[in-house]
Amino acid sequence: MPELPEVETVARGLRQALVGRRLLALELRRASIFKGDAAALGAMEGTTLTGVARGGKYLVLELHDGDHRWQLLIHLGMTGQLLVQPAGAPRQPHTHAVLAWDDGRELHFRDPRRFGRMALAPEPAHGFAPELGVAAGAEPLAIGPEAFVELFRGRQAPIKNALMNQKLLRGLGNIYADESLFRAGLDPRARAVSRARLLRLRLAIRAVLREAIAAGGSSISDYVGSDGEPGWFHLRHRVYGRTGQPCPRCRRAIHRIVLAGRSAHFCPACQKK
DNA sequence: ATGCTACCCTGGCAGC
DNA sequence: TGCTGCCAGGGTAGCA
Repeated sequence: MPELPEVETVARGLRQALVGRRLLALELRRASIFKGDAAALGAMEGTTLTGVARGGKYLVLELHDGDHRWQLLIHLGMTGQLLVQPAGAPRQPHTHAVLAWDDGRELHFRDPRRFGRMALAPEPAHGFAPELGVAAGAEPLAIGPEAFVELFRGRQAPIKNALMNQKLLRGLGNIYADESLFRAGLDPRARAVSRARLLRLRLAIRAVLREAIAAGGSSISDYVGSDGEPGWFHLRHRVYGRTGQPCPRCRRAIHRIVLAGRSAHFCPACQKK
């Protein structure tokens, strides 16, 4: 899926395109992607989209109708797309939900692999709804150096597994974990990582995520932004998906191993345990 | 508490 | 041109 930079790109696109629009109808075409009581979705009709936020890999559509406030939470899974479409646009295969707005445009949620989910929550006083609690880790671009060290210091799991644990840090997935570890010179299997290396890792994560957001994310297979445009950061991947190719720093071959049931790409010479 | 494995789905690709 | 097996950006349940 879309990881943090891709979800951020989608959030920005939706904010630009749809904030201020009134929701006329919400059609759930495949009930299984909705988590919770789908009957409650009827209350969304007539509400106005007042904001679009991101929490980790979740998108949060804020909907108000004067008296009530809701959050429509969307996770794109591995292959989810949210596409802003003109009125009457054809529905591509795997379109599971359609939101129709008062200017005639539609927001299509499509997801071939169906790992994506939607949920509804009353908006809390501040912060995100409890439904996001399962991924209540810290935001990688907001967490300070001391809190970051505290989060990972002394952990016995391989550092890459810990980085992808959304309860610790939310938003990193396989691509950006691999890329961040390469830039930090850290082996994905490293355990009980030192304070100095954790500080370096935090800076690497920030740099990678910022560059990726600026490039509109990485388009490996299905990912496109809400305007249908791909991102370009995959052109700047240094290790992810480059098994056997030369390391951009030392020219030795990039290795691929399996960690936490997923492929991990790294340079055995440049990345230390 | 923490960390693995299997599983949920479809589609694309390599190899036969 | 099939067919089969493998792989894929995610998360969670269940078990050790």
